Amino acid sequence: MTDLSPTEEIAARETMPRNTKVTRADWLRVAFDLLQSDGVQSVKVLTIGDRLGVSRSSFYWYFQSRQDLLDQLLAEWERTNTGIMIAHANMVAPTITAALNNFFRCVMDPDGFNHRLDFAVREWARRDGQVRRVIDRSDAARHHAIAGMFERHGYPPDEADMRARVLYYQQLGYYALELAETVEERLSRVAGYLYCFTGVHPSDEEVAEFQAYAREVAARPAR
Amino acid sequence: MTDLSPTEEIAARETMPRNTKVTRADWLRVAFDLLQSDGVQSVKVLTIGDRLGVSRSSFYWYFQSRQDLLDQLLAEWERTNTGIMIAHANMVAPTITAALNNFFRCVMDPDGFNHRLDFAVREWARRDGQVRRVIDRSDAARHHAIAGMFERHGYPPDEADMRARVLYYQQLGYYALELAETVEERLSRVAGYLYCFTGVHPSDEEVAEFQAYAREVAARPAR
DNA sequence: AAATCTCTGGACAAATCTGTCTAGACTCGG
DNA sequence: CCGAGTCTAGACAGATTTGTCCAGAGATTT
Repeated sequence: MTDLSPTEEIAARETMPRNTKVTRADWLRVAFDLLQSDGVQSVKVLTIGDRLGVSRSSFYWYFQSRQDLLDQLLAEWERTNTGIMIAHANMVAPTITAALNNFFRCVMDPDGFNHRLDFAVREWARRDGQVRRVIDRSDAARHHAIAGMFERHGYPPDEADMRARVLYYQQLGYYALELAETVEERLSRVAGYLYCFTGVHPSDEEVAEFQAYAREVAARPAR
Repeated sequence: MTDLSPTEEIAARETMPRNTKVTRADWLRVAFDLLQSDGVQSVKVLTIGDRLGVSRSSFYWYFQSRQDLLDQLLAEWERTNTGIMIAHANMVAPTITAALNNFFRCVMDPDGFNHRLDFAVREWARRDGQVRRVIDRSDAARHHAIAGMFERHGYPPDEADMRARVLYYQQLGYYALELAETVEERLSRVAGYLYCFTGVHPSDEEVAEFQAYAREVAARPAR
C-alpha cells in the first residue's frame, strides 16, 4: 500500500473490491480531524474506527501501528502547511504591501494554512524530539521564505530578517489566542497591519482587493 | 484543608505530624511541573505519586479527585501568569519605550511570565470549554492592560488598541515557536523591536539598561 | 494508657487503549 | 465453480489509569 494523491485515491476507490468499507485515506482523514481538534494524544485507533463505523482490526490491515499512522500525519503536515506558506511568500508581487497581501491570503483561506493543525503539531513536538526536529526545520524554512520576500522588495538583509520575524511570530500569536473575532473586525485592521509590518502605506486599491478576497473566502462553505 | 501561601506552607510543614511524607503543596508543585512539560493529559495521579515516592491513596486524602487538582492549577495559572503581565504593563514609566522595556522584563524573567505554562493552558483550553472561558478572560485583561499602557503615553485609543495587539500576539508567537536562541541573539534585536512596536526610537540608555537587566536575569540560576 | 486524628499502602473494580490472532465474508481471475 | 487475495469482526492478552475501601502505622490528645 502506497500513498495516494486525492485523484489517485478516487480512482483507487472505484476499482477496489466492493467489500471494502473504508480506505487507508479514510483512516488518515479522520486521524487528521482528531489531531486538529483534540491533539495527538486523542488520535486513537478505537476512536477513529468508531467514527468510521469499522472495527480496529481494519486499521492494522492498512497501518503497521499507531506510530506508523502518526509518522504519516507529520509528513503530510509538513508538505501542506509549510509548503503552502512558502509558496505564498514566494509569489511575485509589484509592491511589498501586495506581497504581504498574498501572504495573508494563505492564512485567511481555510483551504490554505491550517493554524489549528499547526498548533496541534507544535504541542505534539513538546513531547517528542523527532517531531521537534521536523517543526524546527519548517519554522526555519518559513522564516527564510518570508525574509526573502522582504529582500526582493529592496529591504536590506538585516531588516528583512527582522520584519520576517515580527510578521511570522505575530501571525502565530494571533492564532494561539483562538480569538472569536468576526471577519469584519479583522479586516478593519488590514491597512494598519500592512503599514506596521512594512513601514509602507498600502494603496487603497490593495487594501480593498484583499478585503474583497477575504470576504469571498469567508463566505465559502467550510471544508 | 485550605490553600496556603508559601510562607504558611513552611509553617504548616514544621508543625505537622511526622509521619506525613508529602504535603498538599508537594502534589500541586509536581502537578505544575508536569502540566508545563507534558501537558494536562500527562497530569496523572500515579505519575505524580511516583515522583513523590508515595502511593496514590495519599492523593485522595488531599484532593477530592483529579478534577479538583486541575481546577486549582487553572486558578493558580490565572493568578500568577496573568497577574504578573498586567502588573508590568501598569508600571509607571517616563517614555513609551521605557514602558515597553518594563513589559519585556516580565517575559524575559523566568520568575515572571511562564510561557510554557501559558501554552500548556492554551492547549488544555482547546479541549475544555470551562478552561476556554478562563483564558479568554485573561487574554482580554492582558490586552486591555497593554492598550492602557500605550494610551497613557499619548497614543489615541484606536492606535493603542492595535499596537497592543501586535505586541501581545507577537510575544505569544515568539514563544509558540520555542526557538533555541541565545540571549545575545534576542538582545541584538531589542532596539529594532522597540521602534517597530512604538514607532519611536528608544534612547541608547534605555536599550543598554534593558540589555543589562536581561543579561543579569539570564545569568541567574534557573528556578 | 487509651482513644482519636492524620496520613499511607495495598487490594480491588472498572474503564480505556494497543496490538495479535483467527475465522470468515466478499471479490476477482482462471 | 474454485482458489487466491483482500478486508473485516470479534475474542483475547496486557498495559495504564481513575477511584473506592479498609487496615494500620504513627503522632497527638485526653
